[in-house]
Amino acid sequence: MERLPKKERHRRLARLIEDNPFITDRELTRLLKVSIQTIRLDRLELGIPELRERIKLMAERSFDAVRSLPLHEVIGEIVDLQLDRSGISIFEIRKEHVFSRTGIARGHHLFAQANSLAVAVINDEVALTATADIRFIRPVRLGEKCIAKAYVRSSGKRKARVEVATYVGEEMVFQGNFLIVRSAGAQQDGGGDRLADRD
Amino acid sequence: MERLPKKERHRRLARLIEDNPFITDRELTRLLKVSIQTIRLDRLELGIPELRERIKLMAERSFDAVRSLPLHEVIGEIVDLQLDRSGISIFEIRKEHVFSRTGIARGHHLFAQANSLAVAVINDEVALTATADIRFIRPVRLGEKCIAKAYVRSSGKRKARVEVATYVGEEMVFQGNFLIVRSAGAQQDGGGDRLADRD
DNA sequence: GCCCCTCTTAACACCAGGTACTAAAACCAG
DNA sequence: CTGGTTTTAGTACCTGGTGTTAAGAGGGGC
Repeated sequence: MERLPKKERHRRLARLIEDNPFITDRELTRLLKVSIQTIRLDRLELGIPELRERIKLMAERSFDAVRSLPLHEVIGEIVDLQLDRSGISIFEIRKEHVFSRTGIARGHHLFAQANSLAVAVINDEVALTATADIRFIRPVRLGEKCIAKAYVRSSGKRKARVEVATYVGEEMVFQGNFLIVRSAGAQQDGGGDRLADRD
Repeated sequence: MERLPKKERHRRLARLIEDNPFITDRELTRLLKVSIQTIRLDRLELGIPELRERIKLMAERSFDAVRSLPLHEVIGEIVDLQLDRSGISIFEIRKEHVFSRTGIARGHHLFAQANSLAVAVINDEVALTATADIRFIRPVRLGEKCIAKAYVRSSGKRKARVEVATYVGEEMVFQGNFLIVRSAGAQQDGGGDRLADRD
């Protein structure tokens, strides 16, 4: 068995761990034909954490993902609601809502809060978002409290235009115009709705 | 410190571990005021594996589910990506994405898929959504597979216009135009971004 | 009272999969 | 041959457990 140059071994090591993060150093010695100390020095040089740390990192990532996914029913806490007129909801940005790298909230959470509120403010059993026009005005960071205010600007029989502005303190961070449709049959917000702009 | 009945302690133990699987037996002793041996007997009775096994299980589950998407902070599975040109992602509507009453997907999930893809397709370390113009064309139902296709329509130094259309089969269900901004300093999609329409 | 029983705590040996450190051997180049 | 890197070996120690044995604590039954 000939020895590999160190660089090549590093490449292989990184590759092996990448596509099987559950491999132990001892198993790696068999595959790379070097001592366990060499494997460990290599990991050290490459900045690859030990098995348990690797596993833990994966688990934590998936835990966060599962936590943040639910995006269920109404996003944000509705603190005031005058049907067909206006509404206010509060949503606090937690760690499951931000990009871990930058601490900045992911856009769809702000959208979700605004969308949920726009739908809630319409006084109908079944209300669906048809179109939305949104602007992310400035990034929102971990820990900030987003206060979304919705006003119904025009309200027809089937369509309603709702304007939502989201603030952190005095500062507007998000703004959107939603076209909401009432009782278009059997659907409700979300997936969109029957009308969009063809009805 | 009064002792809890065993059954109650078991309930609490299970609960504690469920909503923080990363807790050690030693930490549990502090919370439940019993010895570490008792904690371990309890876990044995309840069939709750040790910390490392719990973590490993989570990691394995997520590894299977996630291994195809290296882009972890993306909603939907990216199956094709040509940076600065186009991208495709697939997202299956599960029960956690729909209104339980109607089985229709909530809008922000479709938005999240499209937004994630629009950001991913931009070849820049930090890309942020500035504005979006979206239409929900028809409701999407439980079990449907949404295929989002993104095309970069124009790509300047700082801004790029990305068009995303989402299909179920042949049918278009969602369409959006995103204005994405590159490297606006230290931020990233999500919360919106510096520019919106004032930069 | 005493015996029995469950529950709880203690103590000790052992394990995997490492880290951290020291030291010796192997290899290679100038 | 000598100096530097690279590799291997060995030891002590760590965490978060398992597995086992044993001893108390706190009843209830009769």
